[in-house]
Amino acid sequence: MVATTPALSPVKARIVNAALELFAEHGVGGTSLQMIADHINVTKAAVYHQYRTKDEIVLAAAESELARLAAVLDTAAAAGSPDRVREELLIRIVDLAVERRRMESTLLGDPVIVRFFANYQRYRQVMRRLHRMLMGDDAGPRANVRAAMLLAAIGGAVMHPLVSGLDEATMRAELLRLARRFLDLPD
Amino acid sequence: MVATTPALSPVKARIVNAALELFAEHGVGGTSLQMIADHINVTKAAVYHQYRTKDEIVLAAAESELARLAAVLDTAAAAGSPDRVREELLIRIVDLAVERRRMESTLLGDPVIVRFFANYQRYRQVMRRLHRMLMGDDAGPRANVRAAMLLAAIGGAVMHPLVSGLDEATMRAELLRLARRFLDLPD
DNA sequence: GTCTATAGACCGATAGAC
DNA sequence: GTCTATCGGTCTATAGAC
Repeated sequence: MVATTPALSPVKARIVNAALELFAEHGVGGTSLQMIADHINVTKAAVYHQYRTKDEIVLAAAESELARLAAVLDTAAAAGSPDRVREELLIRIVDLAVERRRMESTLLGDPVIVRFFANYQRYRQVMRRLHRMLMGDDAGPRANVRAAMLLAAIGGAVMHPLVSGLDEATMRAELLRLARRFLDLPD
Repeated sequence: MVATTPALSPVKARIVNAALELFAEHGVGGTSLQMIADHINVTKAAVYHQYRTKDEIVLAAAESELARLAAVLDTAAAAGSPDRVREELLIRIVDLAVERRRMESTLLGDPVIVRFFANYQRYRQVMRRLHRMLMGDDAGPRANVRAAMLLAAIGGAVMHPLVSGLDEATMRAELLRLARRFLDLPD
């Protein structure tokens, strides 16, 4: 178990969840505090009482999604052998991507957040752990490219126009099947 | 050859290129007309003389990147047999992704643009053609997921923090190698 | 914890001179 | 084709009452 983000108060959680929904629809830069306030039927001032700047809300929203990923790692890590851990991890990452669709992808695709996370301790910590669970001791730049491709493939495919009409079950099954193949695992 | 976008005047091209650079850095919603104007040392009014709204600039920028992809398809299509076409296509898509990095990915990751492109004729046309060249006659939802994953993997991996320090040559080679494996092609 | 009201900057967009 | 000047509106953020 690694250090965890403290749970949000109910009021803050409402703000962060509203922010995530709006980010997914309008992008981070296209979402204003007024929109967030309207979405939960309070005034801007009430939002500012919880978070002092918009940046703090963006950070809290990004951390909230990061915490979901960290929780997935924790659960998978308890699966036993490295092989079973990796299998469990793939299943749960696919589930997370399908469930959260645009929220994960939009946040982690936003250039401002990408740049911020690149030097953000907690993010790097989670990514290192994820990388180790996926790739074992296969380190080095080539393993990094492979891990980046796999994560981008799962996260990005779910919001690709090519699959916009697809039912969730097929999506899940196919993502999982191809992810396994990508890692040279048996079907 | 399919219908092409008419070439931009030099002035419009300057605006669109500035917009693309700024979108990659600040996101679409985080980029203002003032920023675009400043970036090419003119006033907002001069920009408005070329494009009547910000949306028109966003569209022109997205179409510009789409045109690059279409040009890649045209070049690859001339390679001969379906196998050689696919090989050429992979090489050039990887090159495009590495060269354009955040421009492609940010634009195609923006939720507003994703939603717009999903019903945009030219985009669907290019994607259909790309899909056919990649997957041959392998149609259906499962092939769609595979194509979406491959495109997302290539486009998304290049801007992933995991590979932020990596040199371009290794990046290109490894992306290409893994893309081939993903399609069951020989190394 | 939520409100009303407001400050000051910046937004997209337009008018009209050169 | 670019400029200055300006419009009305929205933005982030704050002050102060309840």
